Amino acid sequence: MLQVHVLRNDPAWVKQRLEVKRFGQTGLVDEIVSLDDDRKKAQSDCDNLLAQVNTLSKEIGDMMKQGKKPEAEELKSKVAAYKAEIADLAEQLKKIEELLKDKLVLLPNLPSEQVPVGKTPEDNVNVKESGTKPVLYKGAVPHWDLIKQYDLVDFETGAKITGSGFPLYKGKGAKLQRSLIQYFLDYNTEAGYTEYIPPFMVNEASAYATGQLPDKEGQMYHVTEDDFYLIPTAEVPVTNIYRDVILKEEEMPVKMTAYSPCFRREAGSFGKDVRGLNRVHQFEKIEIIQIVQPEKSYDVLEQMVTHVEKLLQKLELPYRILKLCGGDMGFASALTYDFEVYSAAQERWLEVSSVSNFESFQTNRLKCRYKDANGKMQLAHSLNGSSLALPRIYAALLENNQTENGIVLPAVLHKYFGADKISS
RNA sequence: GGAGAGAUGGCAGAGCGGUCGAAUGCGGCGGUCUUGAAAACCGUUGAGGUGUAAGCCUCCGGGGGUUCGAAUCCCUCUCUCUCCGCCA
Repeated sequence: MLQVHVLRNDPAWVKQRLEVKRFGQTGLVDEIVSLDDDRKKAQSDCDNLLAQVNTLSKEIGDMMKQGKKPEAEELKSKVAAYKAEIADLAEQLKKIEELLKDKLVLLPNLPSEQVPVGKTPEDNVNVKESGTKPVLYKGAVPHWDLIKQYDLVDFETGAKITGSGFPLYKGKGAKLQRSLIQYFLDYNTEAGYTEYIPPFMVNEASAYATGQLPDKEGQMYHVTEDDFYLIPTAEVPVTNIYRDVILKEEEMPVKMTAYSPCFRREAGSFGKDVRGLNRVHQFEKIEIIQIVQPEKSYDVLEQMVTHVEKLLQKLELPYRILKLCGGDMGFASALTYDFEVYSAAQERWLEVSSVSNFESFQTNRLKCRYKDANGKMQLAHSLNGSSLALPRIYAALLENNQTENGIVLPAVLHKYFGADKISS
């Protein structure tokens, strides 16, 4: 959520930024500023009346002590009149505040100045492309066929147990998955990230604080009986560790990593996009999150990008890094880099990580602050990224490394998997 | 699931319905002393809103109520702890 004072300071600039993000309702900016004016007015009227009531109450107290009952009674009726007025104003104020918040929540984060202008994924800027696309042997097939051939994932039984999009990993397929999780976590913790295993369901306050609510209500599975949401990413529970927390500067940067399953309803889409592991309702992901001082957040973003990039290099996968254009960025992000790996049999790029700087958009809702060197309270900046999402990595590893005699795994996985390849 | 206790400032922990934004201790910051440090002593130290400022207002788990006046009384919700039961 944006801070109102940002809109007040320079509404024209805010509107211009919102347009970069392809946000249509720039009129909201003026609405919000004007509502905030109303809020201030109502607030100060209310405060003034309260101040009078407070003084009178004290006087009444004094009078009672001195035994001046009649005078006290007179003041009491005066107070009663004020209180009626206050009740009125307070109700108005409450309505204004609610309306203000309802509107404010609709505004996406403002894109940083670096964000390329554009509206579709085609407008994203290819920052870097690296690694060589493998030349596959003649009989090479997409991962969904390899999965069958080596008996790694059983989609049909997963569908029987739950529904489509809930894969059942099996045997070596399950072990490969576990190896990847283990490796990613080790890689992240070695870089100084503290490992967490968070709750996989969150309450409404948490979902709201990281911006899943109200924006993406329909994307999450909702356990209505207890009013919990299944997490769509570990970002939600882990970032919420710092909800309502005041950090000391020496505690920063906060660096956290967590493995979790991710549950997404993902309405729509079909066909090649959802074939095999390309898009599923439950998948596994390892997330990295940092909470840092505002002036450092863009350097940290670059660090995180490099961190993920090295991981892809270790996995020996061809990848590219995209700087997302305004129209393709997420609601809460100020700048996002997407990572895609090339999956050779499908001959397409698959998104495997998204690294974003949210600046103070999340921390404003989280109320995650710190005291700066001057002792001033400030919102911290939050960032996160996947390191990494598993299914598509899994798919690309299978496809790119297939040979007539099995799937050859990258060296870093050998000790985790207990073998250097998957054979039938 | 049953019974009881509790929720107060960064932490610990007081708080007859008005003098409480809140004692005290620890911690933090500043100072005295010291070659330096420790100890000791003195001072200072919550957040938010509004305002140029002085000030004013709000906040003692959340919500509601009683009262001229609530951290303090009542109702309710949530959470935590202890005991019992059940259980991976």
